[in-house]
Amino acid sequence: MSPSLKIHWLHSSSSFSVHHCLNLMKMISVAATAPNQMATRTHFHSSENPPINLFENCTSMDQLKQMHAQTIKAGFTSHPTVLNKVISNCCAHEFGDMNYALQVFDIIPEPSIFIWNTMIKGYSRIHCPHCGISMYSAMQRMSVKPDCYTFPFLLKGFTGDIALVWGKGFHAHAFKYGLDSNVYVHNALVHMYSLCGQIDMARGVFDMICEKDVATWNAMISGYNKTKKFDESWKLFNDMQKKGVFPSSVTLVSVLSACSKLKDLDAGKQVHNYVKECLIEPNLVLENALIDMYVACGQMNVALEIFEDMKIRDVISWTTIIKGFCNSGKVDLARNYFDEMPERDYISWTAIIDGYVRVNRFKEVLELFRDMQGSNIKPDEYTMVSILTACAHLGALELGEWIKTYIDKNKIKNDTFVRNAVIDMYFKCGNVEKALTVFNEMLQRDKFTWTAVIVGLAINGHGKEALDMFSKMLISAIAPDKITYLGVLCACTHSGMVDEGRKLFSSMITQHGVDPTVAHYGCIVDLLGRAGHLKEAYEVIQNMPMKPNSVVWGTLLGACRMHKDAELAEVAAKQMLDLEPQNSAVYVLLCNIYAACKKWGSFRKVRQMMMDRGIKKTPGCSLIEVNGVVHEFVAGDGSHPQSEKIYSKLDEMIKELKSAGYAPDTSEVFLDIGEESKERAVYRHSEKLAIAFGLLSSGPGVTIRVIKNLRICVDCHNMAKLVSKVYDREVIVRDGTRFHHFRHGSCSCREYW
DNA sequence: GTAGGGTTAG
Repeated sequence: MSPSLKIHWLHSSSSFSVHHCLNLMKMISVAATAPNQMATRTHFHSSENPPINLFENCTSMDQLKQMHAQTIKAGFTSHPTVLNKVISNCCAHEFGDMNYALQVFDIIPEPSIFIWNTMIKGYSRIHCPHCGISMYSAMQRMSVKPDCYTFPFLLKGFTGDIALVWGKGFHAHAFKYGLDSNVYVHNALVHMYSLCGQIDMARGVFDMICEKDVATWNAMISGYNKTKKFDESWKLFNDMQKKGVFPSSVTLVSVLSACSKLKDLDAGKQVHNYVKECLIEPNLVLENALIDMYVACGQMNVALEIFEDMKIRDVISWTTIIKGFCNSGKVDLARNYFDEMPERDYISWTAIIDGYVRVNRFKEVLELFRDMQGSNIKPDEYTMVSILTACAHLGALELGEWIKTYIDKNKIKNDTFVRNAVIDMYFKCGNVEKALTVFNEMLQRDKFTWTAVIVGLAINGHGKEALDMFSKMLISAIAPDKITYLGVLCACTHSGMVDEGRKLFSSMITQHGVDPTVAHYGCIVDLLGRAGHLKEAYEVIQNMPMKPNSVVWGTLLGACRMHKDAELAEVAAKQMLDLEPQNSAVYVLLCNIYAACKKWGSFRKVRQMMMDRGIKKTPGCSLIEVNGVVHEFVAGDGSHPQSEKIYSKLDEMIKELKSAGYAPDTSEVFLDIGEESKERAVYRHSEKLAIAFGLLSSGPGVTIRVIKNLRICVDCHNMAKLVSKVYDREVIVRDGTRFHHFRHGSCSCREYW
């Protein structure tokens, strides 16, 4: 071994040094007292050869111990063949017990290389690489030379971390013992280097191998897949064919996986054709890989054809089809397959749950999660991210916190993705403090962590803190992206920081090389518009490098409503209707503006236009979570089981609030009806129903959290302020764009929304 | 008497 490659071996973790008599006695007594159904049928004499054939059909540790006991009784206590059989049974089988293997191993004075290899293989099988390494180290101390079986067995049990620390050392050892010309050892080294991401080292070994077999190529291709170098996988597949090496079905599966990740349909089809032309018998895994490739390339029909023709399908086949439908937004079709499949694992459940998340059907997400728990399938961290996302959208804080506890209790991997989702959930439920606690406890933060915090602070009205976070993010040398900048600009908008916003917008391109999208221009229009710089906002739209979309015009329209500029509003509305003639929000905003400016003639014209075009206003909808259940209200809703009680609570509330100075504000009522009817209409707004229900069903002092789909109206905003004062309750309303934290009669948005 | 390679999910 070269002197620069010294290996510092671990201390042996167990009892290699001593052959414990005690241990032996114990073991023998354990073996001898094991349930003994075989005793009457078999009887051995020490003069005969040991009955090693018996061990062939062993199916459990109990059986193995019985047989072991029989051999001891028959006087073969330290017969090498018997001990080998006992150990290899422990090491090779699913039921095998490595502790028992070690006990037996310990009584062998000079184990053969075969036994050492078997023990190492056993530790790799139970994913205990440190024990394998300890074995190897003990072997070294006893001056036993590894052979060409040792390294493949040992390296197979490695994880990426272990490979990174120990890999080069073992490579050096393989070299030292002259095993580096063995193809199995080579393949194991290629595998080991790609495992820890050292793909160049893997390639170095690969290139040095003279006698490559198909497994060598497979290991290298799979290494490129693991390190996400899918182009290289494809290249290597072509090289392989040029060299005349015949790919195995394993090669094709790996290459198909690369095509799938690259979304390269042409390449995928080539592989498919290869399968057909070379008459490769398509096995289950290969067919699954084909389905996955076609799904990834958006060829659902082809994928389905293969799926339908399959003789045997497994849970992966079904899940891949489900994922395919989910990706194309056809979640109901996906659900049909999900309901139909013979058995579901946690990945299938997560796939369908994620499908519902993607189409924003969050209540169904929670229902499915309950079903999943009902069927005793344990969720993993991926599932948790989907559920937390649903909680975030629904404002389901109680359930979100329950999930957080569930993750800890069930030892679900609490990785950065999960923590990011928890942070997002807390912010979107309006709990800024807890979101920041999770953030502060995180040791590893990625771009998404910082972005979640910046956006979260911004929508909760902490604009300055959001910008402070942004500075800290830059100090931590994490590069902001487009989404981060949306959060940053949003922070400026919601806190009225016009100058900062302008500066940050220009630094975006000059300092961080992020090209603004139409959404960023929308933010700037929002920033200027809300602050009353309507003309400047309009100029930005006229000069932006891309075609303004309906959102940008809508933003300007909203600013016009806020500052009562009917003239510019008409310009914006016209543009918006050209782009989206069916968008009800335009008509509603325009009506609001005309009403605010008391232009009743124009108001009626727009109303008529809506009727003629059959446009209906998006109904306002509010959610509130009580005891882990999300309750949904629309304006004038009478469908809630406690509807009667809720309305009488609302009446009582309005009476009490009126005596505290509440005066209904109907200026935003869209309907062309009398004042009294308008008042009745605002009293029945969904957020008022939700707040009344919240007061009704929670104890004093409990925070009321409401999620509203549209922007909160000025009357509900007034009322919520008074509720927070009169009932001494914190009320948090998340509307379409931001949070309103109502405390002691005032709102965090400072009337700026 | 012992060996190597693969598919599904943010």
